[in-house]
Amino acid sequence: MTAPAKPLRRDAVRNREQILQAATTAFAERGANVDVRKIARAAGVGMGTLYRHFATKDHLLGAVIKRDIDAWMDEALQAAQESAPWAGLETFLETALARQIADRALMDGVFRVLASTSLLDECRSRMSEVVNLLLDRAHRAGELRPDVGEADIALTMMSIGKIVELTEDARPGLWRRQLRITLDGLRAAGHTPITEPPLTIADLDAAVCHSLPKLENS
Amino acid sequence: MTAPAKPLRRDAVRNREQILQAATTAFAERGANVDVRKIARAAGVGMGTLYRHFATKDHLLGAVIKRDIDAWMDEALQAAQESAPWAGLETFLETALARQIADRALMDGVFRVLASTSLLDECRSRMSEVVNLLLDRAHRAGELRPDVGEADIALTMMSIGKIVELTEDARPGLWRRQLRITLDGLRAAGHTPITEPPLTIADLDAAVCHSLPKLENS
DNA sequence: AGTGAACCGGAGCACATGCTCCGTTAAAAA
DNA sequence: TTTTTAACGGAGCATGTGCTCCGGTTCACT
Repeated sequence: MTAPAKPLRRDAVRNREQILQAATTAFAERGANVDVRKIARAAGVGMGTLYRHFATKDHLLGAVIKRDIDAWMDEALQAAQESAPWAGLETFLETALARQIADRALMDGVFRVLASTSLLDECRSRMSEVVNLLLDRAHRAGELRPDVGEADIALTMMSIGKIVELTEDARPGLWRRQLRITLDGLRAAGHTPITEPPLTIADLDAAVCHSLPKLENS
Repeated sequence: MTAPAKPLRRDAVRNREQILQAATTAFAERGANVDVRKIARAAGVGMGTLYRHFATKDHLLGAVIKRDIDAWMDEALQAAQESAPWAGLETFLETALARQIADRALMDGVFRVLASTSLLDECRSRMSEVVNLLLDRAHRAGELRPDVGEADIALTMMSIGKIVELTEDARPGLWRRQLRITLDGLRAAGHTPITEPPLTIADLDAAVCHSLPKLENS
């Protein structure tokens, strides 16, 4: 889009990359609540430099998260195509949550991606694509209850993500218990119908957006 | 315990109650993150007064939460005895989460109760009592999968509580979809065994305690 | 090399928020 | 009524944190 803006000076390019690098590490280790100063220091850069490259902490987070999600989706799409319908869904959720452990800011970031239609649309549609592929196959195989959609998968990731956040440090892997239970709940066999109306991803965006700070352009 | 300490002055008694009242309202409406100043102002009291009665914001939260949980447990125990095994469990979870809507600080408070062995032991054991009663009955009726325990119910409340937090303002009741799915996952019929080791409530205390600020005496 | 624009760094601002200090007030005992 | 002292209130401290400002520096073009 904004390709022919202007070539950056060499030091600017280098610094931008160092900031991104440091931010990636910092967000992964400490979550989205790291002090911006820590990131700047780790990048060997001043606050001014950081804020010239990224208008806002959230913009920086967005940039980092975008990379992460891209990598995640590449991996997920490939895994999805290589596995059976139900196993694919299981693996997807498991991978998503395992990633949350390695990168404490990921789920926060994903929430913001979902909450923001203005940024990272591309990521969002890739995620939708992968999730819907998995859902379609599981539905067609008759293994997934018919009354769940994309938004329910997102909600599942969010809710179990909370358990990861709370217990992972002291009881690694505890979240897997909850995941097993939830996966059984997602099975078609013996499910009881959901009476509450379903939700599109766009609706979920709007809903989550309501309670989360918004993220804007790069 | 500390009953015959010393009779409080009349204005002190009145102020203490006013603080508790204001705090209850404030925590319910805004969650545990309200500014202490707001509470003091709403109580018509100075900061000094507030902090003489409650050594810490968390002590105040603890006092408020204790009342809430007591009332909740009274209600839950009665409801449990009046309903069928499975319905009782369903109702319990539904009530717990509905309460979280009316009182935004409740789940935060519950987490801290769980995380703190030093305060509110009484509440904790009452909760355990009620939850175990529900689980026992549902297990005996063969409706609840045998590999879940008290701690899994706590985790369920925590995880779906996250959805309440995120979506309730914009999409009231959306959390019920996730609850339905999870409840189906808790059913004995057609469950797949959980391979991850189970957890006692004490273990969960320790785990959650790890990631949450601790709460101390009265 | 010389010059100007682009870029850098970090002190400092603005704001939020938990908590304390201490001069003042008023309840209750004498 | 006087005196004692528990209780009061709110300005202010300490800390954390997102972000800005501006004097100095460095790159890149001539």
